[in-house]
Amino acid sequence: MTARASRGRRPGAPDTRAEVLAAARASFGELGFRGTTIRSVAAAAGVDPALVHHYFGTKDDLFVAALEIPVDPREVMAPVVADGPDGAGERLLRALLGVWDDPAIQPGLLALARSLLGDDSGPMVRDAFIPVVVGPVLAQIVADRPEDRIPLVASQIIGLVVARYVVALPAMAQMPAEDLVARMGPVLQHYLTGDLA
Amino acid sequence: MTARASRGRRPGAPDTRAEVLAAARASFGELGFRGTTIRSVAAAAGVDPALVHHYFGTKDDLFVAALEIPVDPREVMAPVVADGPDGAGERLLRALLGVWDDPAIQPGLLALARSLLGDDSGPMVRDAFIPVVVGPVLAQIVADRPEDRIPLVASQIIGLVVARYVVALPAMAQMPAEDLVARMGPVLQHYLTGDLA
DNA sequence: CGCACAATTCAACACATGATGAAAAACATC
DNA sequence: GATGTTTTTCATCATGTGTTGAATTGTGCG
Repeated sequence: MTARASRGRRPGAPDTRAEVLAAARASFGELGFRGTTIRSVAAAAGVDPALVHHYFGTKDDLFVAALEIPVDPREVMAPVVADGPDGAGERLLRALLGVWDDPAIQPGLLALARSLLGDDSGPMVRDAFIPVVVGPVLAQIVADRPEDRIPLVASQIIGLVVARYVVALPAMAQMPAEDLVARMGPVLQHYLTGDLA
Repeated sequence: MTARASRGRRPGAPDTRAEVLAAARASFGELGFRGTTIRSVAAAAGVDPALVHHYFGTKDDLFVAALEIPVDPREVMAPVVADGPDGAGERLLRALLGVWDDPAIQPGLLALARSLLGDDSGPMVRDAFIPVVVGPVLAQIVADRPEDRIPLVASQIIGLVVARYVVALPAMAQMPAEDLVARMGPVLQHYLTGDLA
C-alpha cells in the first residue's frame, strides 16, 4: 500500500467523492448509522477523514446522501399496479427482487433497511417511509380491506427482505429467485385478494 | 429527584442489580448494543456507571446477561411440535405471540432481535441462534423438504416479529391476536405442509 | 462493639469519535 | 507565469465511551 503522506490535491481526476459515498453506503448498510464512523468510511475510501466532512458535511448529511437511491419507487411499482390486484403478488415480488438484486441499488436499500431496523436514526424514517411511501402503492393492488391486508403483505415482504438481504440467512439468500417467486407469490396473492378472516 | 451525593452502600435492601439488568434490557431492545452506553443504563437505573461493571463486568458481559430469557425455548415449543405438522401453523403462531406478549419475556427477546437485525454483535448470534436453535424445532413440524419450507416459515415469522414488535408498525402492532392467528395461521400452515412449488 | 464483606460513589485513565481550520498541491483561466 | 479555486492531508479540539481502583457507607456475624 503506497503511503499518501503529502498534503494537497492528488494528480489526475479521481472521483474521490463517489468513492467516499460508496464506502459510506456499504458501511451504513452493513453496520448501520451508529456502527459507521467517519474514519472507517475514509479508510475504506482511501482518504483522510476531513475529506468526508469536506464533501458531505456532518455524519447525518452523509447518511442522507447515502440514502438517496438511484431509482424512483413509482417507476418500479408502475408495472406492478398497472393490471390491478390479479396476479399482483407475483409482479410485486419480481419487482422487489429486481431492485434488491441490482448491485447499483442494493447498497442504498440496505442502508435504509438497516436504519429502519436498528432505530438508528430515530422514528422519523420509520414513521415517514413505510406509511407514506409503501402504503399508498400497496393500496392500489389490494382487493379490499386495505387496513387488514396491507400489514400482512408488509409483514411478509419485510420478512423476505430481512431474511434474504439484511441478515442474509443462507437458506433464504441462496434460494433461486424463480423458486422464491413460485413459493411466495401465492402467499402474497392470498394476502392481497384471497379469503381473509 | 433526590441527589445521591454520598459514597457507600445505600440503606435497606434495594435490588439494584435487577434494576440495572432491566434498564439494560430495555436499552438493548430499543437501541441495540451500540446504541446502549453503560452510562445511559446506569442513569436509567439510578446508579453510578462503575456499579454496572461491578455487577456485570464488561459491556459484552452485560449484553450476554440481558439476553438470558426466563423461558426455555423447548418448553415453549413442546406443545407446538407434540401433534406433528397438522395444525402446527396456528399452534406455532400462538406460542410465538404468547412469549412475545409476555412482559417478563419481551424485553430480552427484543434485545436479541435488535442484535440480530442490527449486526451489532457480529455474525455469531446470527449464525448460531437461528440455524441451531430455531431450525431443529421447525424441522419437527414440516411435512417434508425442510430445506425449502423452513426458510419460508422463518421469513414470515421474522416479518411478523419485526413488523409487530421490533419496528412496531401501528397497523401490525395493533392487530388483535385472534385476527392475526386467523389470517396468518393458514399461511404458516401452507408453508409447513401445503403444496409447494 | 469490632470486624469483614458487600454495595456504592468519586476520580481518573486511555482511547475513540465527529468536527474544524490551516497548509499544501493540482488544475484552470487570464 | 500569476492567480484563484478545488482537492487533500495534517494537526488539533471538545466530547463521549468503557473501564479501573480507591474511598466510603451499610449490613451481618461473632
